[in-house]
Amino acid sequence: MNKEVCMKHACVKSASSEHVKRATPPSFLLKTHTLVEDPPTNDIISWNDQGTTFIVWRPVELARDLLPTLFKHSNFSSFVRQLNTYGFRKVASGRWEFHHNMFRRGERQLLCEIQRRKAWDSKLPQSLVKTTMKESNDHQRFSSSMSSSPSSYVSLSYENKRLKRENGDLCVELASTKKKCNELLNLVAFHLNSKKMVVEQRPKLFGVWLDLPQEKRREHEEFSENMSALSSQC
Amino acid sequence: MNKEVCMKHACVKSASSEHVKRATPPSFLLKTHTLVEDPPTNDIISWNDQGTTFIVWRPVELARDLLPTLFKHSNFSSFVRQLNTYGFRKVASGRWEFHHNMFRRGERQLLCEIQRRKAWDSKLPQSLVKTTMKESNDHQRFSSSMSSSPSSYVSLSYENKRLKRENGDLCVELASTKKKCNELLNLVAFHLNSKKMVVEQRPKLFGVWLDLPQEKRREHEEFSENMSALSSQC
DNA sequence: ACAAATATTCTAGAACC
DNA sequence: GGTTCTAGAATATTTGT
Repeated sequence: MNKEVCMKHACVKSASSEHVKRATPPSFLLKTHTLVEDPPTNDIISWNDQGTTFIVWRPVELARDLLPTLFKHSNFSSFVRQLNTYGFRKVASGRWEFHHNMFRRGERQLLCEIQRRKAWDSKLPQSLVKTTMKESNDHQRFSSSMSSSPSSYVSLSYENKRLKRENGDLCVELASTKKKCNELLNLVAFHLNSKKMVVEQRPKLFGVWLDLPQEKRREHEEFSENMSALSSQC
Repeated sequence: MNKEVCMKHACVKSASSEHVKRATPPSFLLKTHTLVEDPPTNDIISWNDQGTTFIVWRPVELARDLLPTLFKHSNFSSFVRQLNTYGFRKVASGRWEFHHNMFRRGERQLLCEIQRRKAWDSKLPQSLVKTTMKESNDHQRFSSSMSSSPSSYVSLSYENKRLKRENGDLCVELASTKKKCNELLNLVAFHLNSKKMVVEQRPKLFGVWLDLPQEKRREHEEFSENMSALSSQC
């Protein structure tokens, strides 16, 4: 019996990492399955005709009246996030109908086959600690807020207030700097264009610009190249 | 010749597609700002007291009654997705209150500063600095030694960390923007100087510049004035 | 108690329109 | 640029030993 289940599962999840069959399904799946099966709430959430998907007919009522009784929230979006975490997919369009191969009417035992996603990082619980936080020095030196590490709730609170203020100030200054940068760019683009006109309209004699020596023209070209580089970043 | 033409286009295109103030903000921002300002719907969505954030008091009613009149849907989650796309952040918890530095009561013109975020724009909000398990444990050890409101200390600590990260990112971007601004300025100053030399050395005959008509000289003077105004701020 | 697993929240990616 | 569906990431809570 157990062997059969494991075999079947191995076939289905051939490309993924192996998994161990759970003794009891996650409570989210149990609660949701019970909810869908429950006849009194079929006007809010129910199976489709074949019992292969379930449909949320009234998301507002589900969120307001049912979710809080099962979970610690009343947000439809949190419910959907959980469904996606367990691999459910919304089917078709226009209504909140979800499907999972192992989520079917009357087949409660199948829930054990459903795996929560993103559990793949449970392999090395402590080896991550060693090196990953070494280079926070770079951005530290930019901020005046890094001078001391607060050791109490009160100082943390004060620092938070200050950080928020600094943050707002930085946003404003950044916006203003970007604005000036762009004004500069526009101004220069216009100016460059007008100079180009002057240069091109200047009379040429014997293949030489009358009043613009070679070095000036080279300057102009370098300027154009620099402008091009800068404008692509600003 | 072709080079200069391309150059001009590069400038103009860059200017219009990046940080230059748009003529009209995206309709989403205009509609949302109008919606928040509208007094009759203040029981559903309104400014906070200071006019620095807005609060959705009744998400269900907003989705059902208001969203369809402005957009082509009636999903609260789609509305939230748009807010995030434009850089709004949910503030605090427990209610749908959103903030953006450039989204304020009565300041409709500020909307032009708001940039829609795209895939390649993942630098500012994202940070390389990862929370490590060690740091987490430090916080927990700290909080468990606190006699009063340990969870508050922990969340304050998390927020503190996030603020510092954002602060550092902002500083980096600000420094980079200022640097570009200065490079632009230097480039332009040099260019301006060389042009001035050319202009002043040009022969004058009967009180008239030989090859620089009056309008060009006026342009040049206006340009210089604009430049000096900008350089004093940058 | 501790670390892992799960749950909840908020934000972003990506496909499609 | 907008809408939809799914996933990432941070935080909070529960569970297993």
